[in-house]
Amino acid sequence: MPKIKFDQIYETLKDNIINNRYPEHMLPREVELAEEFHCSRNTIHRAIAQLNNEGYVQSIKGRGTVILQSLPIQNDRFFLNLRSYGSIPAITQYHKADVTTSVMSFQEITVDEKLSAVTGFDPGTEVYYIQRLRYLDNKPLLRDVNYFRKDVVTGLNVSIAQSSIYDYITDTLHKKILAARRIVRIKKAEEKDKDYLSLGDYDCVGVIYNYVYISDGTLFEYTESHFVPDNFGFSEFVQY
Amino acid sequence: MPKIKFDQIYETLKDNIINNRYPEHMLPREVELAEEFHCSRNTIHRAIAQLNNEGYVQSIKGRGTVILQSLPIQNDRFFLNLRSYGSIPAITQYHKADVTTSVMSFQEITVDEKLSAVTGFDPGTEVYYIQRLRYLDNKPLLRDVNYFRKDVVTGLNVSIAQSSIYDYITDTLHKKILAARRIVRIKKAEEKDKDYLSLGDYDCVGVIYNYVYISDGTLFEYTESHFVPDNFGFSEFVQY
DNA sequence: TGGTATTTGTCCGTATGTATC
DNA sequence: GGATACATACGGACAAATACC
Repeated sequence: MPKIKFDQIYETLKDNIINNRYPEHMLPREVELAEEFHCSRNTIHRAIAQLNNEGYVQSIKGRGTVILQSLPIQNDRFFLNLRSYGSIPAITQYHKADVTTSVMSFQEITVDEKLSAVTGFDPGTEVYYIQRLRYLDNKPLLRDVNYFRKDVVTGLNVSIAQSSIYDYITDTLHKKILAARRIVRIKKAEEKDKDYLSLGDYDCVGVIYNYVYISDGTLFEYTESHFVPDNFGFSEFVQY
Repeated sequence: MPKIKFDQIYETLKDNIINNRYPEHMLPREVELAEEFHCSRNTIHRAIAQLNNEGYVQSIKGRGTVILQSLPIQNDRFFLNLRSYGSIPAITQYHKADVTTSVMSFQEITVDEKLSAVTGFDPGTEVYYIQRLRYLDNKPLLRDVNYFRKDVVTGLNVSIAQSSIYDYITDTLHKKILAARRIVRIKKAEEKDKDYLSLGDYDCVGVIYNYVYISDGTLFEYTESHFVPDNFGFSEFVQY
């Protein structure tokens, strides 16, 4: 697995930062690093840009690159970065836990004006409308409401919905997912949330709205994932 | 205000995309754009990388750069991108609304072990501990709990806390804010949330945890901003 | 206050690698 | 396999912000 050069350098620098190998809380100059890693300054610059994006350092013109103090870690829940969390299975894999799925409803419907305004699909589009419950170690974690374009995710059925729709799309249909936009909001729990999620004494749920693009740039999935407030947090890094 | 080249190109391309001037839903090739804008392919590549980051397009090796279908807009609340929202005043300015602040409590305390685990300040650090209520057009919007290092934000007082602490830091103390990390969670409303925010029949609040860095890379502020669920949403873009 | 060295930011031109069709 | 188009990398140049004398 020959990694890309700037990515190797990025990893090395990150490791050095985490293990406190720069006691001055500054990275060496870019020209110095370029010599050390036997590459151009340009490449070093890209690696450091990555460290900037992820909040490890902050570069300042004329001064150098400052290493940022690390934060207290909060491990009592899933801390997602919306930009990089990938899929639910990926999360659970990371946390060494098992996820199971039960399909509560599976229908084929046509998008009307009202649904169009919510999902972004044009009115008249044929979609699969699926409701599922995702369990983590046998405890309810998410209530998913999915809408998939029928002309993209052709041949979807309950059995596939029970295992992994994404595996079906990529491995069987050989289609590629391009990108997604996610929005998080807090909402009053619906009846179904109360019925199926273990809300305890919460009367709210978190909702992740997921808009997903297939390789030609068309929207093919709209999903709402309702979750118990306790289970998730969302983190981001900002530069001034 | 002479903008930098790749940023100008980025803006132009974004405008073209939004106004649907590429009917094939593809950007022109990078070499073509380089000719059109009289610059190197390198610069075009950077501008397009920016469009990728913000979710307007997705570049695919060997194929080109796909324009992504736009999403339905949701305008009933503040839709924040955690990475770019800046400060509360900045939000309100954008929404053409007035923000006022009332200081509920102003103390000087020393960080103990327990508070250290929450804030990231070392035990023994002297901090200002401030509770404030932020109103938008005279309706309660946020309940802020701030901790500022005394040795960084020297000479803070109630009067400053009532106007703008950030103006004080930058304009009076001439210090620069480097970066911040933000985490969003949902929590059960505390008594003070119920007392001061207009929660209606919600029993939950959203909380933004804010860790802020000053120019030498040290953490100098920890803030919790409690908000009414209705008021906010958080959006992010993801690439595969 | 002003000038100079330092350091990152931006950009160019070119070359090579690699995925797609 | 060949053509196309984006991805990565190099080395050099100048701009702009900062620090220091």
